[in-house]
Amino acid sequence: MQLGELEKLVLQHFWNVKEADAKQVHKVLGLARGNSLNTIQSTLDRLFKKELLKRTKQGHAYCYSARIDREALIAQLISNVTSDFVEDGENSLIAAFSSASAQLNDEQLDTLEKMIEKQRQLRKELS
Amino acid sequence: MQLGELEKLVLQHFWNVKEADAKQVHKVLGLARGNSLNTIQSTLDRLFKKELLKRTKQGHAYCYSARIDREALIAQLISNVTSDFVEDGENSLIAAFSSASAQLNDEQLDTLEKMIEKQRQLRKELS
DNA sequence: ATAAAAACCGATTGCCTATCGGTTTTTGTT
DNA sequence: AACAAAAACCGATAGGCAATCGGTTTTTAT
Repeated sequence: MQLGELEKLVLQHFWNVKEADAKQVHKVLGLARGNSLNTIQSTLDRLFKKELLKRTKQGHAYCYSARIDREALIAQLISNVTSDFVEDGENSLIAAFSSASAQLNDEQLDTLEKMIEKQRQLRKELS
Repeated sequence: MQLGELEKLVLQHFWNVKEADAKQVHKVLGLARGNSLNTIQSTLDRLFKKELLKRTKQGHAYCYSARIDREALIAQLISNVTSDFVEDGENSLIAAFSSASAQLNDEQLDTLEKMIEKQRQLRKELS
């Protein structure tokens, strides 16, 4: 799944604002870029069809919000882009991690390990 | 950087065969897919321009070979696809790891941690 | 019932991969 | 040097997708 420039901007917007309709997005993002309201609408619709945004009829207009958070999107993008280079059945996220870890230096490996610990800690607190 | 289907096949081919010219690639990949030699040549050229293959004049024809290995390509693809969602200055590979690790379950976190250890071990042996 | 607002549809542009045909360049051989 | 074969190179076409809007239809509130 390919994401265009405007689509990425819109997505990031929804990680900030929780929800908004086309007009509001247009006001914040579209005007600055010189986009018409229609352009924003198309983009919202495309993102909806890609299942990256959800929407509900709020009286008159659709009210959009993020369907997945930043972390999940990044994970999905990684899976998409690497899956063709990964054995069938293998979790492509794990496989990608494995492959890419070869590119990290010792210090970065440390960082990564700490993040894993942090992640574990986070879960312990939540459970 | 976008990779097409044929480009991916060709790339993977060069992780098997070390080097080959257009004719050889065509024999192995092109004929099975019904591609002309020209199509293979274009694809090789595109991959060369993307700096994913290198080539040297071998007498008459170009002899192509992989410029980066699978691990490096995967790392690069991850960086490309995630960089727009990562703070400036942050290593996008590390940041992507960090983000995506939220999607892993406990068992997968273990796996990942073991891979880091393996990676460290590998380096110790090499030094 | 009607006017304004929003959604929806369809068309255009631009970029990129895939795909080749045809032309030019290179090279090895007489 | 001349030539034929091989390979590179160039340009064109098709197909897919994001971006971009204008215009039409649908919805809604008064």
